[in-house]
Amino acid sequence: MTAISNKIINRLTLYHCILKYTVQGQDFISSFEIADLLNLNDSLVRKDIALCGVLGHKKQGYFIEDLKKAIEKTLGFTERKEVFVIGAGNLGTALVKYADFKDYGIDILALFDSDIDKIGQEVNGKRILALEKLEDLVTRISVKNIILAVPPQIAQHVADYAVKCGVQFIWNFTPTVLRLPKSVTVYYENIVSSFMQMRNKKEF
Amino acid sequence: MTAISNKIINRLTLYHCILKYTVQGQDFISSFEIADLLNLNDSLVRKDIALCGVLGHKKQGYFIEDLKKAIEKTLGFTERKEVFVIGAGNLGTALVKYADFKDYGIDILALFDSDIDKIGQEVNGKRILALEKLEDLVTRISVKNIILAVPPQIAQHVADYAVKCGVQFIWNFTPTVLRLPKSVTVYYENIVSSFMQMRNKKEF
DNA sequence: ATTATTTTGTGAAAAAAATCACAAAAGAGG
DNA sequence: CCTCTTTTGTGATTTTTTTCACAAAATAAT
Repeated sequence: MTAISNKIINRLTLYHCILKYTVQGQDFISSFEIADLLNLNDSLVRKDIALCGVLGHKKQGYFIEDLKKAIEKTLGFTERKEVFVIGAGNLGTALVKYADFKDYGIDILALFDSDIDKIGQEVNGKRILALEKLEDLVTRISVKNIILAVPPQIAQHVADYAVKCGVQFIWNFTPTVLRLPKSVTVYYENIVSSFMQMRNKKEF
Repeated sequence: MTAISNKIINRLTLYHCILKYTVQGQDFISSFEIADLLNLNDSLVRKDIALCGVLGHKKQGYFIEDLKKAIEKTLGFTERKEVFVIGAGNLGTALVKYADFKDYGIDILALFDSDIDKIGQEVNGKRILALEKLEDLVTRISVKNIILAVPPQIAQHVADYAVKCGVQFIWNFTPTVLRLPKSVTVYYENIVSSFMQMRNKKEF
């Protein structure tokens, strides 16, 4: 069985969005319909779906409920993953308020910030804690994943501190590349890059 | 000359982040250093850079200032692109407040919302306008690009309306796939998908 | 009941992307 | 000035991803 690459994960997530919102009211969906909505090749869609272990029905397509569940299982939507958000600015609070995260198993436990005025406040029911408390919490409740949403100028500094506290995974929403030990995994959420991709096509 | 694919754009944007923040204080950078920071193959980095028309210096690497400018030129950072944001909720306002956008040529002119309480307010100096005004503004100032940041349940409906108003490009931040005429280009900003990618590797 | 059509599932082929490998250039050190 | 080392730039190769093509199955229509 072929391993699931990032490209496939990305497409499966989009298929899931189609099943969840776009095709409400119908029971079956064909690979052609998915391919058409996303401008993909239909046999690529079938191969992606095959990876989820779902069999289609000739002349009808795939049963939507089954396919949806299979994608959720394949991608692990139901496994809960706990994270802290570092930085309670606009982006940090927007992420905490982003309702859909919990549908996908992303469980934000708390925010951290070093701004005295923000500490103690709540965002969407989650407490904003002092950054100095990070080490204690990482150790105590064993959450080693953070979303980094601080200003780019201090991103490296804060990341260094987080790693010192025991953080292992950083989902980096700042437009920076971090210099960290190889044992730490960083995922770059590059909003600007997708804008660049967008602009490069057609005459945006 | 090879065309610049999305993957290359993505990497070039990350190289730019390195040049902007990570390697402050040094004049030159080698392909090995960039590759090491991003866990890439060094000759891949050199090929990407070659696409920007920059020549390195044997035994020294690339002159950072030149490389930075060349990436900016290649990706078009300096071309200003005007967009409207539809949806003045958490995500919409966070995007409007996202200071770095303007460094990359993303110029948000206004927000639109249908919530009577929000209309007339300002976010980061940008007015929140009534959604009904979209058609008038699209026509009058000829901005055909929108960032869609509404709740997923109404995304299709709002997108249909935007297209009716003359919108041609949609940067879709909602976790939905839109059913729209082929003449309209939709870019999916799939935050959840990158989380899925992240989770799938290692034991996140 | 037969035929036409649709749609899956998947090997084979093509295209795209990444890695390998190495000559050539140029600075560093003696 | 000569040698050693580093680093570029790029063809050749490999790997990965996508597309093509089509048999097989199943429904719908007549």
